[in-house]
Amino acid sequence: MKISQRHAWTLSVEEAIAIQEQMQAEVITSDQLQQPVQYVAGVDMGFEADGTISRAAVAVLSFPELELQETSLARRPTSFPYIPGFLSFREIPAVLDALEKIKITPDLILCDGQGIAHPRRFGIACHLGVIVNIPSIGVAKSLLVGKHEELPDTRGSWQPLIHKGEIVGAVLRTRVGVKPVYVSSGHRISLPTAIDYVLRCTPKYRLPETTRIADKLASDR
DNA sequence: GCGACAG
DNA sequence: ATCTTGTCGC
Repeated sequence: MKISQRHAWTLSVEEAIAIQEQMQAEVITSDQLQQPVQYVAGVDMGFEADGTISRAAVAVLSFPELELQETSLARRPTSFPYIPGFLSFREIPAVLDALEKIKITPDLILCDGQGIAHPRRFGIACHLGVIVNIPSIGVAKSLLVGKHEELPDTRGSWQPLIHKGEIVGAVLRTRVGVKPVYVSSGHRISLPTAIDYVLRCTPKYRLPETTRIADKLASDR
């Protein structure tokens, strides 16, 4: 798919904050998905050589069957350090390289990380979603910001994630007996709809099939 | 100033 | 994220 660069990726933290604040105005948290959703993509990262090389993997699955349709891999030098709150500046460049090679344009992208459950409401799922203009969801394995009540140990149960008085996402139990995941809107999707898609992409394990397959690709050497 | 802190 | 042995449970 064709991707148009929105800004440079070699920048200071101050410049990164400015970009986040500016682009966050473009984030849409209401449902604007292509119906029916036929293809769902998962994105994940891996690193080599002490983190100096970034590897991005994309897996496109059919929906709701969740059968693998296409994959893509990209490697490039890592150009930004890991700083909580600025993950997208470290990971998106390689992800865009991988997405450019894909033929099937996904209707929805599940990202490994937060959506609007972020200090400035602009996590990696928002950043990627806005750049490619495709609905996206943030599915993180741990908390960045916010707090929540305890969760029943039942698949599908969830609790709102609250940050500074706002509901920024949900803590969702995708499987009994394991830690929950943190779901938040990335772009062009509401929280209730995001929760629904995450559950439908998580038939067996804690993480979505999309990210599990992308993770396997990014790790396979 | 003191903690917290996606991957 | 990555480095790593054994161990628990289906």
